[in-house]
Amino acid sequence: MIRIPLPKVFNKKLLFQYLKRSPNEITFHVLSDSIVLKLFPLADRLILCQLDFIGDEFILTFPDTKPSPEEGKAIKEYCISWFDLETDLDAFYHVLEKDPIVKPVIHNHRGLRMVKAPDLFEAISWSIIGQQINLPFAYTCKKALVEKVGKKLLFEGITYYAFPEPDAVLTISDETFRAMKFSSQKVKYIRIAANEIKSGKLRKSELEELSFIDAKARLIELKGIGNWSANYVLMRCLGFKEAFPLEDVGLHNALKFLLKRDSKPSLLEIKELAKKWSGWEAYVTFYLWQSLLKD
DNA sequence: CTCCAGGTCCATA
DNA sequence: TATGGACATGGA
Repeated sequence: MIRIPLPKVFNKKLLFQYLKRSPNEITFHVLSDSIVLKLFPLADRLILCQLDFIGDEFILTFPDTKPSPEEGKAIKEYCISWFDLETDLDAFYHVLEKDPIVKPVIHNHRGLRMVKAPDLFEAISWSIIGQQINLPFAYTCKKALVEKVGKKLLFEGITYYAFPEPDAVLTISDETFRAMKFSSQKVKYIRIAANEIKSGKLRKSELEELSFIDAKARLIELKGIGNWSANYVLMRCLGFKEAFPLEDVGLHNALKFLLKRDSKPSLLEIKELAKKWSGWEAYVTFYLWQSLLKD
């Protein structure tokens, strides 16, 4: 059992609202309003982990295989990153006090922490899958991919899946990808990313060492990764708070609503609005996404 | 049927 | 530097 303290500013209800946003999410299972199950593919074995959010901490237990101390440490670190537990949200709220447009959303979602995708290949793949299609369809595509080549564990009648390694994705044929509704462009892009990561040319640890500008430039070198995808990965995987997926249609729709417009604001206009969010663009974007969810 | 989805690349001017 | 079309499919 591993115990992880939760920060003072933390909203469990909003976290679970986000976690439950798609019935087709397959890389973790929401069991109740305070329990999540996730399968971790560690060096040479799979470990199923149950996360119980209780009071001011959450507790990791392992219903199937017990992790070694090193494995436990890796899982703990993953979870701290997954729920972004180390960010000082008060600093964020202080900066956003100055923006009357977005402030109501920030206020309504107090304690919401960004849900991240700590695995680099998963984050990049998801950004590619999500390009230019609606979110439900994107989840359907991801589910097909993970069920096809993801690692899995059967426990008490339920199959748990982990997002596949680059190697596994590279075994998928064109025909199989087509059957999973991936466009040929996306197949090409995902294979490029898989090869970069597999070969060691692209590493999360190296990207984390770079400045925001350099990390973004490195990601955009990959075919299929444009400004939106690069910023998406910078915010959801690498934790850059200034990352800003300007072209994001969810962001546009949320702003359209907040501004009470009948059409979406222009990119130029959004850039102007975002000047008030300096340093916290990623968090504002995440809160605006959340504001689009229905209860 | 048409338009839009958590975009990106490439050709053209 | 800016704009238009292709890409694939699903849902409103």
